[in-house]
Amino acid sequence: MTDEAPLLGPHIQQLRKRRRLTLEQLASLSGVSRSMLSQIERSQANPTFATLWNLTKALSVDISELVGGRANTPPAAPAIDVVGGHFVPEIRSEDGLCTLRILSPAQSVGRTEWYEILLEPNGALVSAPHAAGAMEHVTVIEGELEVVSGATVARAPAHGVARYPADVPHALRNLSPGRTRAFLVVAN
Amino acid sequence: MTDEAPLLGPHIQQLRKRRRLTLEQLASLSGVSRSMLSQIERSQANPTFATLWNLTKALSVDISELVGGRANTPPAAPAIDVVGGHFVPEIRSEDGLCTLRILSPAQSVGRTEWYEILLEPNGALVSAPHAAGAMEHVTVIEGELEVVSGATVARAPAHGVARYPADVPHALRNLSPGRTRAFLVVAN
DNA sequence: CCACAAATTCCAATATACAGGAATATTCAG
DNA sequence: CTGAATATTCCTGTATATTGGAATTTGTGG
Repeated sequence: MTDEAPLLGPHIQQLRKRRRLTLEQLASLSGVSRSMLSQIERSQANPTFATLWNLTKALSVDISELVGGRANTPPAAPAIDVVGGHFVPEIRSEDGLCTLRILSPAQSVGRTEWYEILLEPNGALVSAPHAAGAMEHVTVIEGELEVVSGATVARAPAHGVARYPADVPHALRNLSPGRTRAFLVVAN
Repeated sequence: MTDEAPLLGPHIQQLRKRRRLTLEQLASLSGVSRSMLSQIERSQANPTFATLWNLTKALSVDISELVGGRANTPPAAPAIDVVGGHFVPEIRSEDGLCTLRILSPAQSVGRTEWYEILLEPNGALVSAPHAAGAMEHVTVIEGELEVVSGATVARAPAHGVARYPADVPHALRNLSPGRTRAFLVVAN
């Protein structure tokens, strides 16, 4: 088996710098020496699994993500793409009590997506299970929500955040006498 | 960081036997010695990443599956995690004109993260470049924003969405005479 | 049961992972 | 610009990952 293992070093260094950590700080967090970290980042050493594991914990990254080595997706033109409020795509429920404004770009479909949800009194957003492992994170901008995930029910207050598995039947219901507005992130 | 790395040995042996391979055969397929394989399976050695990589290739298994990150039954508790508004972590600028509320969970650090931004009049959020390819998506809940990305400047109106590269110096400034409130998604 | 082949583990030598101190490079403030 | 502080790399010694041959264990057929 002559398949070359992917280079971890550059990615580890990127993660470290993004978190504004020095080698010393990461060494302290991970229990791996500064020297070793430096060698790993420059691909001058081949870390053992235990060392790698400690690094993933300290950097809060999955080992598969580390191995996957984010491809440097070249960004498009350095432009700012602005969409006015009335051009943001909306989905409205048949009873008109629930409006979904799609905030994430088209290319986000199937990955992390985000929406603004507007629920009139008695309005609800009821969803079938998403893919295995999917999680939803809802932030209440105004009003109050009842959150249903599988057989579990909870209340999310104004300005609060709720996180729940979305790979089971789930729903958001307006508990407020007025309109409830929330920000929903769907992470797959 | 004293978190024990998961035991790989028993799982590797299970995979080998399931494929009806002897240590000799797997050694031949993977380029790892019989002795080493034996030691790894009995958790008597801590393999380097390169060795582990060769093993995953020979056994046709993802490293994450081997680690057992997701292969096992997911956490059974389909709990809804609710955080009240006053428990959401906040970062405030020194001048007090900008507040960042961290909405995404801790494990999202380094991946897609999301925040609520509160800018008082004349308040601004100024950021150094993130990793290559990083994009930001801001949705204006109320007020109005000036968006700066590199040398490009644009206005994001109320209820509008702006998307821009965040791998260059970038900033958000409040253009409203009152408070501006927005959601920011940082996608890496 | 025994004999033999196959499979696994033990053993010792070599290469390298790894740590911590020292040297060097980089950054920052005046 | 300079000097000091900080961050990273170099260096060396120790521990262990790794190999291939030898010894031991296991499995199978007669």
